[in-house]
Amino acid sequence: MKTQIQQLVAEALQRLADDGVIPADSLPSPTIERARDSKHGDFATNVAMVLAKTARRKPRDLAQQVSEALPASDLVARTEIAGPGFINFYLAPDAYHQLIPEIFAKGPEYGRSELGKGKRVQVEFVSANPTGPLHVGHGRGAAYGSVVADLLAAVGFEVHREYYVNDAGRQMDILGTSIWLRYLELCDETLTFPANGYKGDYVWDIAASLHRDHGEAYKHRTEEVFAEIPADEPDGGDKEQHIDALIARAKHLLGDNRYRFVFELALNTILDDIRDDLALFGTRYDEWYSERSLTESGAVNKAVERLRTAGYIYEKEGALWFRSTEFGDEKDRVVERDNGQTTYFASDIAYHMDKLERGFDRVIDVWGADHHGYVPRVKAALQALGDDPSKLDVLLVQFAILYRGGEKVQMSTRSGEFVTLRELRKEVGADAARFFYVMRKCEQHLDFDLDLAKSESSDNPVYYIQYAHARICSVLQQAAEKSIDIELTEGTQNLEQLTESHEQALLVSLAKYPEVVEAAALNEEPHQLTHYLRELANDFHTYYNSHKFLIEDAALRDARMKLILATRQVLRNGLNLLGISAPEKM
RNA sequence: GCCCUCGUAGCUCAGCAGGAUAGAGCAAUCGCCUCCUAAGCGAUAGGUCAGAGGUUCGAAUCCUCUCGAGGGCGCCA
Repeated sequence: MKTQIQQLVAEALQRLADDGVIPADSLPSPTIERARDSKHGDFATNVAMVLAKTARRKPRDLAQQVSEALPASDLVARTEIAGPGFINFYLAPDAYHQLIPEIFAKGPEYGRSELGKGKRVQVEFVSANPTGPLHVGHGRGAAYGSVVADLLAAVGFEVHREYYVNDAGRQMDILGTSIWLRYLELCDETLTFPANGYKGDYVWDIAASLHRDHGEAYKHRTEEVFAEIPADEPDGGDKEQHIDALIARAKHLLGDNRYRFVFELALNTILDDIRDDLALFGTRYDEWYSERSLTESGAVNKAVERLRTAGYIYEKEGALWFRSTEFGDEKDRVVERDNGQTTYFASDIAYHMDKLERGFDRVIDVWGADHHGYVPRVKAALQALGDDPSKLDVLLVQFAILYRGGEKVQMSTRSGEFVTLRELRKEVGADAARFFYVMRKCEQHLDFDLDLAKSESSDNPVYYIQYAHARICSVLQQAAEKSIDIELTEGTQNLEQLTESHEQALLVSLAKYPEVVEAAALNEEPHQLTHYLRELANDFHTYYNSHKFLIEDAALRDARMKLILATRQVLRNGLNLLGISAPEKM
């Protein structure tokens, strides 16, 4: 609808330009907006005000000329000049009636478009280190990332969903070593667990399965393990040195094969848990991309070499540095440490280089807000490699703070006491969790009220929307029980019966849906859709309360049934995009 | 210190590639079930859009500064 109006105005402007009324060289593509107030019609444009200056005319006079130059259309009933020079469009009733058969014809496709023209977009999200279960902070990234991906797919992009698995590096070694030490404790060894080790229950669980399946095959005596290891932090030492020495000792005592086995057991167990968790959360991926594969294929070294060839690598204090300050970063960054190991950053350069080499037109990273300092250096690397950094968009998701009974829920990874996504899902359900996660802009701090998410009342927006859907289903159910004929008539037949203001409001809301999907997708703002669905549900509930649908008058009943069935379709489509169920009964 | 995000009704937030009288939901007060699910609907009340300048026909929206809140700044990942 909106694009049709836009087309009309563009044609009018072209005519005026041909007549020399306005300069032809700077024709703007007219902006059309939904009128906020129904007194101002359905749509409005401000082109007259925008052009007034260059055309050297009064806005209202220009508006008059534009509206006279508008081509005839059966979409528009009339136009009006208002305020400082707005042109308001009043749509013909039939324009809205056409919508109903359109929604029925398109069904689940209503609201989808070809805007993206099949351009390839990669969305990488969550990508949490597989060192433990996902917690509620990752949940927001999961919900947000998957909805953004689905929205982009809905408007015609070809979307590739990816999880970057940090299956290499020191954190994973710390995890493997933590599990081994717990295993030793299960073998009745007495030891002091390192301050920097992973302390969660899941570490015990993995250690227990190792102990159960392999007995004491991995056992070494405590004295042997801790001999000449530098002191841990509580004993006045350095916890980093302590844990690094323990990792080296584990590798030495276990040997390559046995160490590798413990490491893989840890990685696979946790990764399986994460996969399972995300699947149950309604989040799916096209690819799980291994960081280790980058190192093993030589891609990391290749990336560093390319940077070196381009002249952006130098050596200082035994390490290799990338001159990221050349591209606006605040300091240069190490890509290879003095011990010869490449840094995580080096992997990430290789990873992003690989993303662009795979031919994506656009790459979107959904990261936690704590990574924001990281954005300039990745962009700097892409630029240094001769890639286009504007192809990369990093969307930073702020943390979610949980509240229960008005109190902040404390989370602490260090002590191993955190609220996992799994627990959250069990407590409030996947539907409510997903909805709450995306109902705020991603850069907005999110207060997640657990009590509200669980409450079965109108306070809870999830249930409010789902209830609208269930109510419509219930009307159908009632009709069947009372043997009322609800075979819908063809096309726009009887729709002229819809004269009530509530019906008009509902029609307008249904017409807005494709515009909302488009805006939500292009701005990466799923919350626009949640707000819209709440309004749509509100329009329906209001209508439901003031009018009956299963009435004697067959023509009016037919029209109303068409309207609410179209509403049900749009509710379904919207909920589906959010990954939320549309229950038939509540 | 530098950087990022935020500041809109008592609370949680929409609105921000400038547009017409700043909107919802909670909470408060008052109403609506012999009637398709009251997990619903209606009404009343609630505002110096943190503050001060600037840009312009027009600013909650863009720019600058001030104040306030939160977060980030490792040869960690």
